[in-house]
Amino acid sequence: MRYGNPWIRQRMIEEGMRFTEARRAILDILGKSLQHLSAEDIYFKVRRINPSVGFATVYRTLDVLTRMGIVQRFDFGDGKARYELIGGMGKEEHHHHLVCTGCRKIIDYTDFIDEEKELINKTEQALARKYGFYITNHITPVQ
Amino acid sequence: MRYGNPWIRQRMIEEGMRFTEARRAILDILGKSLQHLSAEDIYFKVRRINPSVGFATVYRTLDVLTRMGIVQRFDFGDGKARYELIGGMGKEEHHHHLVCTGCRKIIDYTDFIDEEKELINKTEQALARKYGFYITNHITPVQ
DNA sequence: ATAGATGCAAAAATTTTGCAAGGTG
DNA sequence: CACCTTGCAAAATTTTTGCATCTAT
Repeated sequence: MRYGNPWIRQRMIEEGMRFTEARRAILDILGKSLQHLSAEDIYFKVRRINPSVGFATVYRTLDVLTRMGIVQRFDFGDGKARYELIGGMGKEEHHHHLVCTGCRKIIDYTDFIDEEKELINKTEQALARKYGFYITNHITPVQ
Repeated sequence: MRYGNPWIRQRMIEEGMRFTEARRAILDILGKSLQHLSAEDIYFKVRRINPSVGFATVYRTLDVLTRMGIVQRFDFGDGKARYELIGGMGKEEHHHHLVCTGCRKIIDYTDFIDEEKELINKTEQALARKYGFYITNHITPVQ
């Protein structure tokens, strides 16, 4: 069940990028993960697949994927960023994070998600009109 | 209009802490600021008031104030944390941030805030019941 | 007087960058 | 084969820490 996602591969190639082994491995890892992984987490996981991959490649790949809108980067306030495949984790595409300030445990939740989506949509439209922003994403960690 | 806020001072003393010059100066700065300041921003501003204050004190003070629930820490995704006095800036207590991914400009907004507050309250109550979390804060930057 | 706070500089931790070498389309 | 990507190590950034000294209560 590798993430050799042909759609992502195609998009990268169309944009003049290369779908390398390192990138495929990182997408695999993100696709299979049930957690919100830090760059370090991903680095150690990739190394089990391909021990020659370096830290810089992990960061550069995450940056590329984030810019492409395939990966979402989060800051939960502990000094290191976490990454998550958008629409990944076999869950609903839209969810939030509940972060325990004591133990840093993170719970994804989707309670009242429909009501929220409706409100968010209304808000985003209003903001786009009012401030000229095109909304690409939003985050609501509770911390 | 210094922020020698007697209420905060009293709370600190009650909790066995000291309301030092550095802490008062940092509260002043946060209280007067219309922006979301980084530790570095605050450091340079404090230095204009009291040139002997060091970086470590700024970080330690922000940490204390954050733990006390007086200051809110944000990560907007550019690698450095920003700090904001809760209920400060002469604005409504509850607001959100619109962050431009291009230029990093931040706009505070409160559109649909009443509807949102209602939904948030309902959600928080449900989450608290369901997961046993006591909700202390939430953040919704659009990034 | 005394526990808490500070300043300084060093250390830690995370992320970025330069460049020669390698791999992909 | 051209050009994007990688690995490595060094550098840059932000934040934390140790410890002697200072200071608010």
